[in-house]
Amino acid sequence: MKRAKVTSGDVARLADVSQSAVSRSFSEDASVSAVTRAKVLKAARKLGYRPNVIARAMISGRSRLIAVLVAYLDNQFYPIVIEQLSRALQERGFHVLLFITDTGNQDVVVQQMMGYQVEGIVMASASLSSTLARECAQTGIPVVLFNRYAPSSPASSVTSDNIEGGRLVARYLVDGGHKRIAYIAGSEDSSTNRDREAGFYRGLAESSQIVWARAVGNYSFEGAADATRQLCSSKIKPDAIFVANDHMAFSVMDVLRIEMKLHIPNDISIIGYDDVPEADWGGYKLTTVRQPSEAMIDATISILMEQIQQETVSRRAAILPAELIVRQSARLPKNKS
Amino acid sequence: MKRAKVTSGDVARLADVSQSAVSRSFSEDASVSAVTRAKVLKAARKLGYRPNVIARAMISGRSRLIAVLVAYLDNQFYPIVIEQLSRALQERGFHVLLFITDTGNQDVVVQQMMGYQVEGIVMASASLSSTLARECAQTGIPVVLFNRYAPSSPASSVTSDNIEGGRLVARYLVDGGHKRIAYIAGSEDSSTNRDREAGFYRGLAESSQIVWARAVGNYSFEGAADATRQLCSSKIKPDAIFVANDHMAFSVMDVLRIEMKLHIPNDISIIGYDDVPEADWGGYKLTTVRQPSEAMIDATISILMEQIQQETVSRRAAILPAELIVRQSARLPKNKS
DNA sequence: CTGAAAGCGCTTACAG
DNA sequence: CTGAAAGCGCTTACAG
Repeated sequence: MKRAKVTSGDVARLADVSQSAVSRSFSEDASVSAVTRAKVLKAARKLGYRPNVIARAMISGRSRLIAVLVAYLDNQFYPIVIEQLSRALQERGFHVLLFITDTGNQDVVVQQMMGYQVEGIVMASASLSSTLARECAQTGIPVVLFNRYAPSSPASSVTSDNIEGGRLVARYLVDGGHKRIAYIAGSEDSSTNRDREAGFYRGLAESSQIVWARAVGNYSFEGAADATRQLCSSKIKPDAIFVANDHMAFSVMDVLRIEMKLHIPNDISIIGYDDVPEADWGGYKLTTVRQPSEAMIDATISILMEQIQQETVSRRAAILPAELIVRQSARLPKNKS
Repeated sequence: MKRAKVTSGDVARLADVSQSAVSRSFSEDASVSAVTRAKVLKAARKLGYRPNVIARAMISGRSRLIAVLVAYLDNQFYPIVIEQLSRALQERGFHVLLFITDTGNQDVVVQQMMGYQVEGIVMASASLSSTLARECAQTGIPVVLFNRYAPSSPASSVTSDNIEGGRLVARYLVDGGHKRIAYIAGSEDSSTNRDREAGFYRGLAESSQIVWARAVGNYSFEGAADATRQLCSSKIKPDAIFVANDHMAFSVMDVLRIEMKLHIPNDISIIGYDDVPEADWGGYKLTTVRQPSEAMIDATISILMEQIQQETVSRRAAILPAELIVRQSARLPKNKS
């Protein structure tokens, strides 16, 4: 079948009113009489008319589009964020324009976003280059870096308290009597990794311990497996590993249990970060630090909405409290046993 | 900072050419001299100009937007589909407008999509009402139902061969010597469930067996747990369960192992459907039927692209082959042991 | 190759 | 409350 668009002009003709009247009838707070509106709505229904949002966007300069950029969705944390974010945005009359991209060509992607006249940008992966961030700011488009930040950038950010989260883990592990505590890092250039690691080391230092070993998993499943093999290659192995996120922690647990025939937590304790749904699954029961995704979404929405309304952009940084969720992958603190 | 839009007029002034020339310089196959284009591009860069896609969409009638609708993202199958679909679409110059909605208000959502002048719709959840599907067809917007279908609808569909998949499972379980084979259904009104179940029963019948017990999990984690408890409430339990998707199968395995202290696959075999990444995780090693997500995406893209290009919509139904992936949650067929 | 002009489908002052 | 008209930022015949 061929395309057959019906416009406000068609409706106006059928309802015998002006095109302006049709437009007004579809706007909440426009001055139209009930009679006119009824006539218009009836005609519109008959013709299957629906205002063209694209045209509205052009004239009003409000696309009601929010761009969301993610690098990959295999870490369940992100799908959940996208779902919650979309719902929240939809409730407010906005819609999500989704971009998937590995770090690298994000400059191109941000250009595309701006081409679509998006009213806001959420970067849930890969920090924005500062040049780009500045350009967005100049154009008046609020940008929020989700689960990451860049101090020198004009972009806002929303994170959990990764430093405190890392510290919590260190204390819990020390309290559990662990002596050879290792760390498996995520991507070393990510702010989440930097902060979790820094907080972790600080927590260890507070009990006069230092990290016993360290390997890099780059936030990938395979990277984490390799890191685990590396940490456990010699006779004497760590008795606890803090893994920079849950996604890697599952891989670590698999290698430990299947390849090394180790028992968790008796032989070795594992703690992750994020608290994705799988962390609560029976196959893992992972002790982890919960990122308050709902609070993070709320903060994101409020930064976006505020700056869109005010038509000004400024840098804001929201840091939400993280919480240790105790399950069964790490030995309990001594005083509890 | 305040918004400061730069338009093709601004660029034209700086480059000392007409506004048309600017427009042409940004179009692949327009007739502009190299000199003019160079002047324009230089001026554009200087001003930070980027063509307004919204305006282009309006004039050309091509928004380059594809709406994707999903109900929820907790079943990993969907995030992966969204990721692959987005990448494929981006490569072709299209972008994804994401809608999350539970069944119910999808009519409103589809209206919104059409308001955005999307060029195609992918429904990866909840079948479209036939009224709505017809309306889309009339407007010339191709709709593809992803991982579901509706025979009476003008919408296209892309699925795996769920009937054959179900049959495969039945044969494997029968060959494994199971005698009390149960089924945990997904949503009973979904085409995937209907087909998997029908194929499963057919497969059993081919070996003169019938399903020993059946419960409904509604494709949810909790629903599956309840269904499992129900199936295993009496002394004599099933010796195999085919679970309508992986997401539920993980929950089933958890209940079986933790609550019932059963050993998988020695005491009971479990087979799922989808082959999401978690199925290969050490904590589950789930034997399952793989849905060929890439082939399904390819089919979706080609249906969409073809119909967008031809500006006609017709109903197409792609059914891709499913494959049994043998891991460790089900006893191997007898002849192998 | 180039520019002037029409027009995509709306919203929104501006008069009445 | 209502209609005529301007204009959002582009693309695209139409002449030259």
